[in-house]
Amino acid sequence: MKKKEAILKVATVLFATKGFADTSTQELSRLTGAAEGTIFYHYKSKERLLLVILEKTRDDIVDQFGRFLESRSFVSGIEMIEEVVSFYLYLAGLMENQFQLLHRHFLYKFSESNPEFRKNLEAIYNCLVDFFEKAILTGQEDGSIASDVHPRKSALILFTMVDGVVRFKNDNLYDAGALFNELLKSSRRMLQAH
Amino acid sequence: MKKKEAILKVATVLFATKGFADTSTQELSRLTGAAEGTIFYHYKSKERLLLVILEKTRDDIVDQFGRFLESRSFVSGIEMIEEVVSFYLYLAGLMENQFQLLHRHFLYKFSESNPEFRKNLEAIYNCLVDFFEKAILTGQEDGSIASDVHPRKSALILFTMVDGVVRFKNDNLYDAGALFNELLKSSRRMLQAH
DNA sequence: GGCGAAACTGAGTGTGCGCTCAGTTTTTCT
DNA sequence: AGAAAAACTGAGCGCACACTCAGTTTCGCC
Repeated sequence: MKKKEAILKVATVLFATKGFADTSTQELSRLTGAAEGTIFYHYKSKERLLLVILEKTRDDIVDQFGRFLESRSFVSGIEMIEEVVSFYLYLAGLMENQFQLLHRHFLYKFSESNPEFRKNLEAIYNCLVDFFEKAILTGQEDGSIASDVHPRKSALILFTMVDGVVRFKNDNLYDAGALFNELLKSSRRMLQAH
Repeated sequence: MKKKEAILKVATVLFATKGFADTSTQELSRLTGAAEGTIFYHYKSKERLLLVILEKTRDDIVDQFGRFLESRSFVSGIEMIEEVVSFYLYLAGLMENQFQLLHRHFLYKFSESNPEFRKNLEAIYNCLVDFFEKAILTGQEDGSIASDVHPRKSALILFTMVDGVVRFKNDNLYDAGALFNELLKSSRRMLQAH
């Protein structure tokens, strides 16, 4: 079971950083010490290998966010927003390669023809956006978030804002740390009741 | 001069939608009616073709935003924010393929080894973020935007928020039109002075 | 019309790719 | 220990790729 895991691990990094088409099974073989045949013995094709990586990514993210929500209790909706945003950034650092992978266009190309890809991507995005929405709804109940905010749409916008900062970091365009405080302030201002 | 243009046009669409590695010069030849040799006669290599496309994209974006700013006058900074956001979404629709291209990771891969790519990408992002920043600074002068907002950092966050909505549309994840009003409301709330 | 330059052609070349398969080693279980 | 199953190997296959080049057509100008 050693080679199988090694292939998964190395492929995650390479697919995320170099891309799918630009990563050859030959390179994968060289870096893992497994023969090329071994890759195709465990995962039937390069595309199926990518699918298994995506499935694992979904499991990891759903699991991590689930445990985060269980372990915490929040004093108000607006505080919960801050904590969810912070946790998102923390997780994007912890699982850097997997978050990078989610930003790669080839996943969306495959999901056009392969419903397995789409299913997993939808599960991930629904999970993430749901947490933002849950926080907004909580805040609207306790009065800390403005009632004229559309919960789902604002959750999507908030999500894309936070995810954009992760992108800045991963693409080496801007230091995410330097934007952290301003991001929390912006989230708060965007949603807060007066 | 007919084939040269056709190659550029078709390559822009294919690189943006299918990706760089997944677009072959053979396919490019078939769709343009030009022989494969013609592609390499006009553009020395596939990579140089991509660079020329990026340069044209930079020119187009800088030109369009420049003319937008000249033709308009704004009653306040916060109004300017709304108009710049709206124009960004409008332009992303008008130049859909070029904006899609800017979201592709291979551009950032090339810019790691080829400074020409980086130069052009920086020019584009600086141009775009500068407009947001300019609007924020204007608003802070006329009092319509809160003074405790960091102009550059907030411009970056605003940019990534708007660009994220464009991504939703281009990746068919969510209808950008449905988010338009909420996006304007969010931008306003995020920056507005009280 | 003639001539040099620019545009264009497409068969050909070497290379690297994903993947197969017949065979070998390692593990598991009685 | 021995047999069956699982894991692993790597040479080899067919194919598609980016790119070349010697030759042909079209264009611009006097």
